[in-house]
Amino acid sequence: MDNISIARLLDETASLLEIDSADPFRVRSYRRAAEAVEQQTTQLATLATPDADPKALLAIAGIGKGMAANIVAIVNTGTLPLREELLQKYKPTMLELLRLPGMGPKTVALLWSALEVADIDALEAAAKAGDLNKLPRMGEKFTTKLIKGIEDYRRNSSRFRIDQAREQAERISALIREFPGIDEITPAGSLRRGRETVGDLDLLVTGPACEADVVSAAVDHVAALPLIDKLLAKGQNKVSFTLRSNLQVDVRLLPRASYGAALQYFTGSKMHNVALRQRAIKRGLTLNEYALARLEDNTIVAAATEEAIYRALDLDYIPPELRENSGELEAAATHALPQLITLTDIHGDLHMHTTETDGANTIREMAEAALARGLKYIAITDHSKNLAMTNGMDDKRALAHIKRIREVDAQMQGRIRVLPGIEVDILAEGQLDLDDSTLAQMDVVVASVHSRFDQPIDQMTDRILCALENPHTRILGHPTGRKVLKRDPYALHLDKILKRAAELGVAVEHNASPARADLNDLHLRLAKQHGCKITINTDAHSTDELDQIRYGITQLRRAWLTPADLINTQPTAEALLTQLRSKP
DNA sequence: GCCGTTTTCGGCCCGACTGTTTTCAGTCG
Repeated sequence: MDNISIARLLDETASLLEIDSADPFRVRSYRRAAEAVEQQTTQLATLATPDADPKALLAIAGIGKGMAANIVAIVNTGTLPLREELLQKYKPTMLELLRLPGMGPKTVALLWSALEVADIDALEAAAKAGDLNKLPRMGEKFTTKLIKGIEDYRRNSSRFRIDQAREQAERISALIREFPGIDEITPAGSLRRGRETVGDLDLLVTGPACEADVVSAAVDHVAALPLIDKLLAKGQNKVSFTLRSNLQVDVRLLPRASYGAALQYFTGSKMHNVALRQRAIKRGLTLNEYALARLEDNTIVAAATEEAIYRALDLDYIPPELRENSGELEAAATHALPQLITLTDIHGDLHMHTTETDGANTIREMAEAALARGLKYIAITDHSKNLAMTNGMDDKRALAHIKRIREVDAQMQGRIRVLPGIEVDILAEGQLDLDDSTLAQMDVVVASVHSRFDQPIDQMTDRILCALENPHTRILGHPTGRKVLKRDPYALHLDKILKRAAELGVAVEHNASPARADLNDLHLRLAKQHGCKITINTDAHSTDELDQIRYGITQLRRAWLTPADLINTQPTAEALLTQLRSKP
C-alpha cells in the first residue's frame, strides 16, 4: 500500500464523517493527516510494521496516537474500522456526489435520508423528475444548475496542465487590460505555486479602476468578456466563469492597498494559509484577504505587499512554490529557507532533438537559439534506431551525426559549446539499442524507455536497472515514463531505481516539458535524499520548446532544490562533463 | 482527532456568494 492510497482512504473517511455530521474539527484532522501522508517521501507502509519504531509515525506533524493507529490498520488490513463502520450507514458512491459543484456533505446526507439517492444517476433522475423541489432550499434554480453540473462533470472532470492554464491566463489578462485603469494582473492559486496541473484559474487584478467606489464598472467589463462560456457568479469585486474548454476562472478586482494580502490569500495553499492565520492569532493579529490587522482594534499592520505580511509575522518571505504547509513556516521563522533555483542558474540543456530525427530545427538553429537564451552548453541527443517512427539513427548514422555536431561546435567558436550525444532506447530486456563502441564516442548518453509500457511493473523496473549498469549510460531520461507512474504513482520501484542511479553516478533527468514531465516534486525530493545527480532538460523538439525550462524549474523549486543539487548549473561544459562521468 | 513560549483541556481560520431565506445555512476557495 503506497502513501497515495493511504491518504485517499483517510480523505474518504473525512468525507464520510462530514456526511455523518461529525465534529468538524475531527473531520479536519483526518484531512490534515491525509495531506501529511501524501507529502511524505518515505513509504509509510515501512513505518507501520511491528518491528518499526512506533515513534516514527508520531513524528509527522498532524499525526497523533489515533491517526497512527489508523495508518497501521490501513497498512495491515487495507482499510480502517471507522471507514467500514460509516460504509454500513452510507454508500461509497456518495463520495462521488461530493465532487459535483454545489454539492456538500449536508446536501448529500439530506438526499440520502429523504430520497435514498446515493449516486449520480439516481440524483439526475430525481432532479429531472422534480423530486428535489420538495426538499428545503432546493428550488427550480438549484435543480437546473445541478443538472448542468452533472453534464459538465460527465464531460470533463480533469485538471489542466500548467502551460495550458498559463496560456489561457495570458489571453484573459490581455482582454481585461483593455479596460482603463488596470495596472496589474497576477495569476494566483496553484498556477502561481507551480503545480503541474491546476483545477481552476485565479486572476487577481488591481489598479485605479479597482478602488471600491468605482470597481463595479470594471466588474461589468470582466463579466462581459467575449470568451466567457458560462457566467457562474458575479459579486461586488469577483467574477467567476468557465471557458469553452471547461476551465473555471475566478477573477478578483482589488484595491492596491490590499493587493498583497489578496495575493497571499488567493495563492494558498489552503493548508499554508490556515497555518499562517494560526500564527497570526498567536501574535494577537488576524489575517484575511484584505489585511493583516490587530485583533483588538483592527489596526492594519500590513496589507499592500506579501513581503510586509510575512515580515510582520516574523517570517522570511516564502516563495509561492513552497507554500504547502510542509515545513516552510518553520524554516522561514529560523531563516532556514533554501536558496531556490532560478532560471539564470541553469547553464545547459542536455537533451534535445534535431531534423536528423524528429526535431523541427537543425543543429545550428538549436545552438543559436540556446545561445540566445543565455545557455553556455547544450547536448544534441537525437533518437536511436529502435524508434523507427522518429527516423531513429543506426550506428553508422549516429557516428556521422557526431561529426556534424562537432563541426557546429567549432563554428560557434566557444560562444556556446555543443556536445555530441544520443537518446538511446532501453530495449525490453534492458540492453541499449546501439553498440557500445558507438556510445563510447558520445559525451552525453541519455537512456530512455519508449515502449512496452504494458510490461509488468517489476519487469519494467529490472529493465531500467539493467540499463543503468551499462558503463556508457550517463543520464536516465524521463526515468519511468508518465504511463508507468500512472500505474504505480509513488512506488517503491522508483525508489529502487533512484537509489541505484545514485550508487552508479548516473544522473536522473527531470524533463521540463509539461507534456513529458514525469518527476513531480516528491520524486525530486526522493532523488535528492538518495544523493542522485539531477539534471533538468527540455527534450526540445524545436527552438521554441527550449523555453519550457521555465515550467520544469517550478517543480525543482517545489522540491526545495538548490543550484548545488543540479549538474547543469555547472558554469562550463568541461565542469559538467567531469560531473557527468564521475562515480561516487 | 491534534496540539501546547498563557494550555494535557479547550481550543481549533476567514469571508464571499447563492438560493430561497425575511435572518441564514450551505458551499467554496
